[in-house]
Amino acid sequence: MILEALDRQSVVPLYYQIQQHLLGQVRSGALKSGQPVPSEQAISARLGVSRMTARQALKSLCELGVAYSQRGKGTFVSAIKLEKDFRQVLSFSEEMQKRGARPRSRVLAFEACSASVEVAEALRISPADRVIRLRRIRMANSLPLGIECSHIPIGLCLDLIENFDPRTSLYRALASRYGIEIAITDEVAEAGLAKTEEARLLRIPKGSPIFLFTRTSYIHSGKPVEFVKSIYRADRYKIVNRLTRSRKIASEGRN
Amino acid sequence: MILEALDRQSVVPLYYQIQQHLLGQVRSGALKSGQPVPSEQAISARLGVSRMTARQALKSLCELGVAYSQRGKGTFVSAIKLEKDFRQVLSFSEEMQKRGARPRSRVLAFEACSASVEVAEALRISPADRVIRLRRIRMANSLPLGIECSHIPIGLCLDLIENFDPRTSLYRALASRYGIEIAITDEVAEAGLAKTEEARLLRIPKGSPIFLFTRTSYIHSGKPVEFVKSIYRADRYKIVNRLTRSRKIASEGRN
DNA sequence: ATAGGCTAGTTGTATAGACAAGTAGGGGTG
DNA sequence: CACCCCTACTTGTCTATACAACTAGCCTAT
Repeated sequence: MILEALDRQSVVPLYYQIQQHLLGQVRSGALKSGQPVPSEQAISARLGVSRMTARQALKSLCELGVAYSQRGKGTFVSAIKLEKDFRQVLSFSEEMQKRGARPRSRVLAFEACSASVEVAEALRISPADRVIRLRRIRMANSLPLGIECSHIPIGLCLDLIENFDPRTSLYRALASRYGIEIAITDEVAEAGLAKTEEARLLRIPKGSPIFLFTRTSYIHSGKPVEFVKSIYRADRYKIVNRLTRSRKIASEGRN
Repeated sequence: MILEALDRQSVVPLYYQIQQHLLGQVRSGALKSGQPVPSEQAISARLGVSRMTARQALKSLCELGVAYSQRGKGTFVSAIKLEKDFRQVLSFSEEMQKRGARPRSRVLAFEACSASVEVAEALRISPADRVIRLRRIRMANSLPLGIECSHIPIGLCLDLIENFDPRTSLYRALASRYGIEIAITDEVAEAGLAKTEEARLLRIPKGSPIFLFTRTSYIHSGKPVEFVKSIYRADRYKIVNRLTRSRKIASEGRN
């Protein structure tokens, strides 16, 4: 473990500097799977921080899934590859960029209309209220991947229709123009077959397998801000997910 | 907020008692969405614990997704319904019980065989190594839901074939007999069409939409212990998932 | 040889206090 | 009325310390 990694003048918290430093060692291979991470005491002594600060750094590493702690034994590097990217909400643009593909969209509809019952229920508004509806074909490297249809309560972004270029990133516009930061997305995925119109737009035979997604996105307080229904080609899309089996459910406090 | 909720003699940690108490208030409706949870100071003063202990209780609430904190403002009850059940690894038996259905299985194969390349790679063993293979039809209330095919390195459970009743819960047997506690599952889901044999076993027309799952499960240290390929009827199964958009990725330490 | 105890090292829980940084509201000044 | 400052309250970070609970290894006594 290299010393002198800390900048005590920085606005970056100490525990976070330590976490990033350890993360770098894991990524570079200096710390390999199964090996012990420096103990709380060791970090505390060598970097001149309190044990609680060292502890916070290790805990944040564990929350990333990079390490795991065992009482009485120590903290060890987890053997599992991916650190994150799971369960991260990513916009279509972000997801494609991460995979190295060139994202593009063809706009099918961009309009204000009244909410259907399904949309109103998900967004917790009245069916009389109006929403902005944006229907797009999503493409990666000019190949059609899916069809997405977003709905946003019009009250949240009154001038979106005038000022937003629907071929660009909706999430980015919501964040920068209206301060709407999406925190959580609930998603339901189903499997189905492409209908005639969908097949034509996606350039696949009718009856080809597809994913059907129904997503609702919330800001931090839990207020719903976006409802999306989409269809994706099954031959070009898969769902990757990580599930954890939590230990402490409702039993006693034993680890 | 009710006082005297703490048992200082108990083995249950104080912060956990406080967390459970607040969780109860949220569930009972005494604390509603958007309302502020008692502040760290308030808990500290009223229950006679230190601020750090109160803080730990609130933080654990936030990790459950039940609440969220805003610096300078307070901690508030999140408006989102489900607290957990997302991203929890559940065995088939557990999942069916939770939904109130009666789980049953029909065993198609239960044998020791050598690992295929795909299986060996996922379990990080040699293709020469032997694995236990268990192929079952999964049923809920006597209706076929899917076909699952599990593979477990034989070294982990040498006498499984002799001592395990393959109609019961595999996870339970692994935990109780061999101390194998699954901590993480990585899952890939694809959409496809039922082939002839699959359609016959699931009693659906050939070409019906299905989910294809590929799951690898790991124990705490990251060692893979189970590899499963399965097929589920799309008309009786959907994937529910919650994604979060993390704020602190690699930027500075600002919240 | 085995059982038991002792010790050093680890994480888990808890306390008390300090300062920083952000929010909200009141009150005074212009 | 509008603006600014000040204050009170909140969460975020950090320190220093203490004891409990658990692990692993060593050593001793049986």
